[in-house]
Amino acid sequence: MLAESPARVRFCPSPTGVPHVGMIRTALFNWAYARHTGATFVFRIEDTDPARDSEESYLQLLDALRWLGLDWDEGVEVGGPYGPYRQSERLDSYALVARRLVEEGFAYESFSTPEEVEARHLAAGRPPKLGYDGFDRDLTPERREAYLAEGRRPVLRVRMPDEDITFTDLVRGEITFKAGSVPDFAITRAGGRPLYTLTNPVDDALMRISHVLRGEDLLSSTPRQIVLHRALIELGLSEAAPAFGHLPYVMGEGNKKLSKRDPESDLFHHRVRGFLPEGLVNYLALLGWSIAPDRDVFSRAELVAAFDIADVNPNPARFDLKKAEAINAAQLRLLAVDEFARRVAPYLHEAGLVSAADWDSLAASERAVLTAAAPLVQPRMTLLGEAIGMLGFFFAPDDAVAVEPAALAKLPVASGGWLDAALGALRALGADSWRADSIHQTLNAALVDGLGLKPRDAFAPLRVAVTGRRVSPPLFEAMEILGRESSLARIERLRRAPELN
RNA sequence: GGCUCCGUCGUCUAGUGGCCUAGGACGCCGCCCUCUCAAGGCGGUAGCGCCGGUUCGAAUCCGGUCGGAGCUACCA
Repeated sequence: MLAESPARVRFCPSPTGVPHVGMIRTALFNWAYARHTGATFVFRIEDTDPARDSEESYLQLLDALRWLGLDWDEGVEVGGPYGPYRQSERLDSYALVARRLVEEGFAYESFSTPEEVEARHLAAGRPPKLGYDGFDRDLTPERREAYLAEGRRPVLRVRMPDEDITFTDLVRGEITFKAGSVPDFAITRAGGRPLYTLTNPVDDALMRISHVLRGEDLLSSTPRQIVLHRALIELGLSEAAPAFGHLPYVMGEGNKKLSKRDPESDLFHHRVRGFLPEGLVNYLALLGWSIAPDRDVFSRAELVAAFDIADVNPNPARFDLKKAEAINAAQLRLLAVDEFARRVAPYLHEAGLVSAADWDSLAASERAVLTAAAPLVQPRMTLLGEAIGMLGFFFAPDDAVAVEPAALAKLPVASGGWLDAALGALRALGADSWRADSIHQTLNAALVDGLGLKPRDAFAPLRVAVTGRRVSPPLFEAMEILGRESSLARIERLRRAPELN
């Protein structure tokens, strides 16, 4: 009986383009699996295509995982016993493995061009798109010399056995690929540069990866990798092939995979709008998995405690922004109010409303306003970015509060008189009585009781005056936070507006 | 075309033969609360793709069918 070796999983993206939510969901499930089972989480970078890989993209990957709190035990930046963890730094290993594979007959040189393969299919009366036909499997030394003399440079191909290949997928159960349905596949380019088909399984073997959890798009490459793993075991380079589990697609609009062109696929797009890492992690976890029959808001810790790869649902899941936002809103409300205030600061700073993004660098007065206003807006926000519109009026000078034209236009003609009445009553209220409850009472007495107005009518012009908007945090509390002088100045300002005269 | 995967409300899902006249959530609609908007409370809307079979009994098992998706590169 083999000794039980520790489980190891990995996340191994190629650094091409901005982090995609589907890719991040894969990272999340690997991480959750590792944290739940105690497995080691390895972060490897598959940068074997210089034409597409970029350092910027690599940095974004690090940023994305760190932002979401998906920490890794081994890999880029942190190192580990199986490094280096960037494939561009492991080229020697692949060359060595490729040579051994050829020496032992698991792989062979192939000189055929795609055009020649297709021509042979046609000549034999087969459909042209069958893939490589195995023509070079048993080349004579003379033929090989002749090709080389022509200047042709071979790719290396793995010899696929003529037998069914079966494995038990961790999320889908037993899957069998029929014998003959997978052609001999290339593992290097002409000239020897290794391809993903070689580097991915070789590194999984060399890094002792025990469980490969990846997207469904790689399901059909599994039989090739299993064959390669068997060869690596024969070569003494690997102890066992990993178990595979294929996670469902993340779909976009219509019935297609969420594409890179779709703005919703861009992880950072969501961050800019004000998604919480907690919200995104929570929502992404729901794409193909559920924590309980009657729950869908949960913490990272609860995810880790409950996650089981066997519970993952194999159907493709659609990325639903509305639902994602609802989950984010719920997570937003779960934040302690002071934490919420801290999270909001960078967004206000980005919009030029406050002096710093970092809470401790904020002016004391800014912190005071935010502290007071946070509980007012926390339950009425979905995304942190909404704080800009929700709180902006607190930080604008009294004579520069942006008034929504639509809000102004909606006010009844009689609003001017109501403002006069409000002003009269409010001026009588001393600064030491300037509290939300007394402001409310005073205004009620003057407008609702005094003028017989309906509350919603009475307070609309005041809301526009003070906040500039039709929708705002609660009016009286806002006036208290803003203070007597600012509140009165803003009401007087709106009173002078041409629209009300 | 070939190979492979998938098929429960519009969407994400629960459901592993009786607890299902199918549960939750998002969305949508209505009501309540209310200074606006939210939040919150209450209620409503809507689904097992289809056809056979197994069984006393099927969303659950089997076969077929239809539909959708992915792969079929010297990209990853």
